[in-house]
This record gives sequence, C-alpha cells and structure tokens, in this order.
Amino acid sequence: MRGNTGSTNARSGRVTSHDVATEAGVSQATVARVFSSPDKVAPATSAKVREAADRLGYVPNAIARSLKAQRTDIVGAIVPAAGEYWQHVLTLFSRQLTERSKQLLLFSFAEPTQVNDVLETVARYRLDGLIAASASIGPAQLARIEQLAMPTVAFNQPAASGLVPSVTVDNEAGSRALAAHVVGRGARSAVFVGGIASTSTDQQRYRGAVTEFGSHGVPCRYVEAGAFSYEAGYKIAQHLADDTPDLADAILVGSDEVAFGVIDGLRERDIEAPRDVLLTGFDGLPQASWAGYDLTTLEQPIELLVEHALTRLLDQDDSDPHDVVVPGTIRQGRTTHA
Amino acid sequence: MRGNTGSTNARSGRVTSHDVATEAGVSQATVARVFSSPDKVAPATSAKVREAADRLGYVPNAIARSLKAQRTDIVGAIVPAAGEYWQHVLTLFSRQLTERSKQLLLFSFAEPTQVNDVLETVARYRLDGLIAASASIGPAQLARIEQLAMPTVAFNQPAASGLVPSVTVDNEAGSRALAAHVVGRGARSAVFVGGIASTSTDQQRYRGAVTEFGSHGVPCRYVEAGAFSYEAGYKIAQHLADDTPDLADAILVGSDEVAFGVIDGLRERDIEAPRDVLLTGFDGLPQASWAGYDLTTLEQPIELLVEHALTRLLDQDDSDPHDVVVPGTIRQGRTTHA
DNA sequence: TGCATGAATGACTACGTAGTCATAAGGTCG
DNA sequence: CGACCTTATGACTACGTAGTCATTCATGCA
Repeated sequence: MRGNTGSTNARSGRVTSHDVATEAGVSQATVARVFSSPDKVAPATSAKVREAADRLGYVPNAIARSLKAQRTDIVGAIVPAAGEYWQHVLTLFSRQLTERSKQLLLFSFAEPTQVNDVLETVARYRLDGLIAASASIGPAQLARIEQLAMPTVAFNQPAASGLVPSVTVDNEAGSRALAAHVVGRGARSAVFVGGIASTSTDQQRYRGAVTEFGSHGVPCRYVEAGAFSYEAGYKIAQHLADDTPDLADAILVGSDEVAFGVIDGLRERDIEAPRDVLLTGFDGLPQASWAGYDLTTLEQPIELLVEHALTRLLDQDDSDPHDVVVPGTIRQGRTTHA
Repeated sequence: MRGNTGSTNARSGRVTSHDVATEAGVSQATVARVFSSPDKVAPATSAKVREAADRLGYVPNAIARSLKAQRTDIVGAIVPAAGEYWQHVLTLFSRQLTERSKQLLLFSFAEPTQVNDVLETVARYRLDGLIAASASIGPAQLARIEQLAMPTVAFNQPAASGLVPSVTVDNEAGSRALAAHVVGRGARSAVFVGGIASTSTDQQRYRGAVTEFGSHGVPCRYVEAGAFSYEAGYKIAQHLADDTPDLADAILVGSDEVAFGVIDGLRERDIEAPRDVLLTGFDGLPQASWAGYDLTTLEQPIELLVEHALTRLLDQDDSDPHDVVVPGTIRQGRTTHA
C-alpha cells in the first residue's frame, strides 16, 4: 500500500465513483455497474476498476444508492425498549435479515405515548419494510402505518388483524393446551396472571384458558400483574400468596418473564411449584429451559414466526394469506411435573 | 380529510417537497426550510405550507436529506447476535439514541468470521457514528474501521485501546474487588471461570483476580467455559463438580450469564452457594437481582457507559480523553453471603 | 425623502448513484 | 463480404433535498 493518493481525497468516506472512474480510465457508469451488476461488465474492465477502487479506498455510498434505486435494503422494527421476549425476537430478526443482506433499523420506545412520534420518524426513512412488534400499537397507529404505504407486518400483535398483515402465534389455542395440561394433572381451580389487561395478547390468552377450563367445570379468575416484567410477577405473587390456603391449584401466567417473577415471589412465601401449585408460562424463552426454573410453557416457534414475517414483508406475494397464525407447542418442565 | 388529491399522487411515499410547493404556491426551497429550519420562514408561510403538506400527506425524505446534508442521523452498532449482556446494552443504546433523535442501525453477527463482511456493509452507509461492541473485533478489523474515517467508539472492548477511542468498565479493578470480597469471607483457594480465553475482557478480568488473590497468597487457576453463555457455564460446572471435595473455596465467574449456568450446574450436583462455595459473576445483569439467583457480581454502570460512548461519538470534542475507563460497584448477593 | 438594513423568499445547483438510451466494437451467418 | 446481432461502454439524467446566492420588499433612521 503506497502512500500515493494523487489528486483525490484519501479519506474513503469521500471517494466517489467518479474518482474511481478517472483513476481507472473508464466512465462513472461503468464503475457503478461493476458494483451493482457485475455481469454486465467485461472481466478485464471489472478487474481494472476494482483495483482502482482499492487503491483509492472507494466504498459505494448506500445512501445515494437508496435514493436513486428507491430501495433502502433496510427494514425497520418498532419494538418496546424493554422485555426479555422482545429482545429475543429482535435478535432473531436481526440475524435473519443479515442472511437476506438487509439491515435492521431499530425504533424502540419506552412509553406507549412515544409511538406516534416514532411513527413519524419511521415515515421519513423510505424503508423496504416495517415490523410492528408491540402490543402498544393501537388501531389509530395502525391506520397511520396504512397511510404510509410501507409494507408492514404486525408481529404477535393480534389486534392488527384486518388492518395490517400479521404473523402471530396461536395464543388462544396455546392457552387452551396449557389449561388442558394442568387439568390433566388434577387442577380443579385456576388463576390466570396477565401482564396488562388491555393488550390483545393478554385477552386472547386469557380467553383460551377460560374456555378450556370452563369446559371442564374449572373456575379461572383473572389477575393483572400490571406489566410484562419480572418485578410485576414477583409482586403479584405476594398477593396470590396472601390467598393461601385458598390458592388455586394452577397458575397460568401470561408470559415467561412474569412467570419467573411469580415463581421467585411464591418461593419467598415458601410456595413451590409443582409441590403446592401447578404453574405455567407462555412464550418459551431460552431461560425457561434454564435448570433454575425449568418452566412448563407454551413455546413459540419464534424462528418460524420471524421467517413468516420476513417472507410476507420482502417476498411480496399477494396470494399470501393476510393473517398468519402459527401454533406453538407445550414445553414440559418441572413446574407441572406432579 | 376530504378525498381531493388533485394531480399529485396520493401515496404519501411519493409526495415530494415540489408537490407541496405547488400546492402551497411557494417554492420548493421554502418547503424545505419549513421542515429543516422553521425559524427562517414567516409564520404565515409556514402554516400555509404545513397545511398543504398535511393535505397531500407529505413526509420529508430522510434518504435524500442524508445525501444532501452529508449526515444520516443514524448510528451503527456492531454487536454479537447472542448474549444477555449485549441485548441489554443494545436496549440502552437504542433508548439513549432515541432521546438524541438518532436512529440505531443494527449489525449483528453470529460468527466472528462475519465481522469483516459486516464492516464492508457498514462502510457503505455513511453513518454519523459507529459503536463497535464485541470482543470479536480484532486489531485488523479495528484498523479497517480506522480507514473508514467514521467516528467510532469501542464499547467494553479493551483491546481497542490506542486504536480506536474506547469506553470500558474497569475490568481489572472490578475483578480485584471481587477477589478481595471473597478473600474477606474466608476464601483460601479460587477458580476463575472465563468465557473465551482469547478475549481481552477475559484476560483483564482474570489478571485482576490473580493479582489480588496473589497478594493474599491465594492460588487461582483459570478454567475456560468455551463461550459466554448459560449452557457453557452449566457444562463447565459439571467438570468443576468432579473436583469435589477439592473444589476451590471461591469461584469467580467472568460473566453473569455464565455464572447463572454455573450455579444451576453445581446445584445439579448438590453444590450450593454460598453453603459449599463462594460464587461471583461479572456485569450486573438485571437477572442477577432476580431472587432465584441473587448473585454477587460486579455491577457495570451501563447507563453511564452508554452515555459516555454516545458523548464521545456525537459531541465531538478532541479534548476528551481517548480511552474512558469507568469503575463498577460490587452488588452483594446471597451467593457470597457466608 | 433617500438610502442602508434586514427579513423573506425564489432560482439554482450539488450530494453520489443507477438506469436509459445511444454508440462503438466484435462476431456470426448466408 | 455486407447486413445483422450481441456485447461493452459512455453520455446523460433523475432520485429529493438543503444550502448558496440573488432578489424583492418593507422598515428604520438620518
């Protein structure tokens, strides 16, 4: 690597296809072709151009490319700023997008009230697609997304049904399966611990539980933790423990993260699953398999869900069904091992 | 909202400042000013333009803006695709960037070999800054980053020192503190369980432990888990358990996530902390505070680290020190509560 | 009243690329 | 060997914005 940088700027951030063209003795158009449609250039020319590019430290400018091509190769994701589940999902989206040579532009928000602002920002970037992954995105927001005319998929956000294409795990069936599971293990009374009652996820999961329990004559009341977090679960567990010895036979928790909190909170009061109560989660987080919890839960086929979502988003095919619902499977853990 | 869309295209994704200019009876330049430097436009004109924009559903195009302004308002982050710690850090970066009206473009990689490819992709986007957060980014990669002339901060990646500005927790001092802590609780022998021996993080943390233990005449050997994961910790715990009853008095684990695995792996063999061994982690993940683990660990001031990193990146000030090292604090948990 | 001053706005252009069209060179086939 | 076709390349332009410069007009002050 010799120090010769000639008349052009040495900083790679400033070298353009024009500079490379001059250096290689070809036109700018040819340089562009070398980097975007290599098969349209003679091998000898291509080599010459690439050498010149290396010499100058040229790197194609994706911004300019996006403007011209009307395509950014970037997918946006609107995700809550907290929560094990969303972090996990995000990781998978990122990984699968990388495989498709796309980037992930992250829009996270701490408060549901920020969603509107976030949406306006999203609109400015002409993204190839948008993943709306949050129960906090209401109908009004979905309508705004509709306006943006940007390919969008709602991820595990059942309320989006009909407004925006969605990909969701079968919450109701999953809850029914879990209910049936604990009924099969002798539960004659149950509590459903939800995160936030107003979310469609909570509602569907509760409904599924009630339906199944009902068909077995098992009562099931709803308790709201107040958030989808460990802490919320830990606190609500104290309340539940106060009910002892009238504590239900089974506790169905609406999400794994909350369930971890419930488990630890109950342990604090010396209530142990499955000894004193049957307990299940929902989601199938990696931590559910950790020996410390070994939680019975409904495992979402997240890889599959993510794949569906990206296919819907990027491989536009209008014959695809508008809403995809994928069933989960029960992960049998120690917490219901009677 | 009346249905009149006139001659311009109704899809918001296609409406330009020119269209708005025509609609409002002003020039394109004025429309641009309304959205980028509002104080340079008369209030009446501004209102007129905004109305027209609303009517047409105009949204400024951030891509075009970035090209013209040579500024993207996007910060990139190169982060490993797995690991509780990185997920947590990422969340904080995202949150703080949102506050600064910047977006986060995520580049994750599953294998260290992918880093080079990722870097080439990064180079194409003219980002306002880059966060290099991974122990897998070696000197060669850092040199390449240097070439890109893109403001960069290495996050918790001590090897970057001198090559790229870095922000790091004080690994060595942290380890020393933890070692002193367990020595104070009677440890006369110790094991350090690292994740991957070749990472600088591991090396610094081990060195700190050895130094402190050495000054007390306490031997400390190094054991490699093979990864910074729960599973790796769980497996290595089995090996450690095989050494019983010669198991060391204290186990210093190089990261919390691995520590959770070690705890559960040891429990499997009926070895419990602090009953049979003193055990510490490193990082201060939220889960360390979960009652199920209640781990003594070195808590990183992550919020502060992230803040430092972004300040270095965005508020360019050459008087800032090149490398920032921030001390952590010990979180006292049950696992060393003799 | 006349001129300097400033605010408000418009015309114009560049940011860096990729696609369209035109053109030149090389090759095939009757 | 000439009409025809293919391949490789160059000239040119548009993508949508923001900053520079010039122009207009109203205001203030001598």
